[in-house]
Amino acid sequence: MTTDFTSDPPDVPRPSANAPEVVVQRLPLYVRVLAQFDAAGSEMVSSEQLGAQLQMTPAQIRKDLSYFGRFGKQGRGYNVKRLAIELRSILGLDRQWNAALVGVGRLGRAIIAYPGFRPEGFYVVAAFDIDPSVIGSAVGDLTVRPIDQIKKTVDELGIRIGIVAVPAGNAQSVFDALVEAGIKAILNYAPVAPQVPLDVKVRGVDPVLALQSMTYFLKPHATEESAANG
Amino acid sequence: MTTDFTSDPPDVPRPSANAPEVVVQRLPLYVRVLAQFDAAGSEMVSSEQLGAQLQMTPAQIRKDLSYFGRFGKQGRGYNVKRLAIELRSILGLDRQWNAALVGVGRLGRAIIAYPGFRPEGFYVVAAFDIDPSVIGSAVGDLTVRPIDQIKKTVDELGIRIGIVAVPAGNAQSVFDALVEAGIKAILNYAPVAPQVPLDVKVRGVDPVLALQSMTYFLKPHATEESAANG
DNA sequence: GTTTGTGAAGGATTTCACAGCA
DNA sequence: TGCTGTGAAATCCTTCACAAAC
Repeated sequence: MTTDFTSDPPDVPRPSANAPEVVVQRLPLYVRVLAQFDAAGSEMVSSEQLGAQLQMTPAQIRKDLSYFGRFGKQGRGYNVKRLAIELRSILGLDRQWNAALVGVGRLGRAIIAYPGFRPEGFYVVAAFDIDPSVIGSAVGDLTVRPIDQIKKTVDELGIRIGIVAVPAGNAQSVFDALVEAGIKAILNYAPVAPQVPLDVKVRGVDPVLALQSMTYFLKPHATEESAANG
Repeated sequence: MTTDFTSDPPDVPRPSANAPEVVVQRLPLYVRVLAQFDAAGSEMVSSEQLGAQLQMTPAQIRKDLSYFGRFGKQGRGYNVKRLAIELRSILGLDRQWNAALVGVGRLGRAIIAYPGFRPEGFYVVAAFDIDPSVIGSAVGDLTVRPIDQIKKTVDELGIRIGIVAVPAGNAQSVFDALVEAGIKAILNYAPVAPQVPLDVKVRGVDPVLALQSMTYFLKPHATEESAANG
């Protein structure tokens, strides 16, 4: 899966050029619905069908895919299995990724116990905390390490991803430590705006922000005018 | 937001017109960093300072805010407390929002126990499941209800928000039930692409998708060329 | 007949740059 | 002087529409 796919047939338009970030963010969605079509027994799927599932226009799906290659056949659509394999390869999902979790409080423990990561190739292989009273203790099948061992551990275990699950007040120092350790991809559960270099990707998981931007669209309900629920 | 806001004072540019959705999604971020500036004792803040915290351009912040009013003073910036109050009001964060949780498995229980919602005004006031063996049992201080009581409960408790924490296979039927109950805002933890009417907002919380779109940017590491971890 | 891949058009969002005000 | 608010410009993203391929 490294870089020797020089075997482009003479008609490949843009092998895997610089696609807009927003397009890259949609690719995992395509992978997901392709898995559904596959599970349902579909062999081929059209951009129309994909669009219906994802509530997007077929044109957008075709355009998105065209940044990475020509995966379809006119008149037929896309081979479900092959497109899934291609997209997984493009995204780097055909390998294992090791992650370091920082913060083993309530949330951190839930993340370690979360069964959704491993089947997708994401392995939490180390856990860190500042609290001396938990360092050395076992969480799941991991032993909690002191934060100042991040760099050493990242190198030793081939960790490429950081997961931040510490309180807001400690988050920036954890970002700094992860960046210092050479981490370039961070999944952030802390409710803060991280300060990181431009070459470091951070994605936030933040249910409160999600809720807060939906309430804008909720009109003050008729039945609440004088209802007492405060 | 019907159509009779003809009462603009002569200097109000766009009272609270139709701002792009992407702008609305950034407003909660502004609220959050304003709270930080406030906690740090700042009285005034400039778009430059906000931009530095959020890694955005000052121009974008000013433009975003201009969709909703004129909150700043030239030469001085924005009053931290006042801007926070205004934005919270615009977003509807100055009130309580009741939510219904569907799915009281591992994840659902973690959501009920999550301490981050209440301080922000989001209250999970009812929990539902299909599994007869958990219906009637207590989770936190809630009693689990059968799913077919959603509509009744939504009306009785003034619930405006649905939170979906069921397995992927059951998710669409839960969306359908929530929509049928008149819910217009859904926080979705299930790894599926929901099919809902256009007037229903859904925001996904999906750490796996977040990870999957970051791996694209992680180059195959030098030290991994021949490392054995897959 | 069907559906892809893609230039071109259209629309949306961001940034620029500066007048106006404190 | 310092900073906002905002038209205009620039950039980015989506949709259109159709030739080409099956």
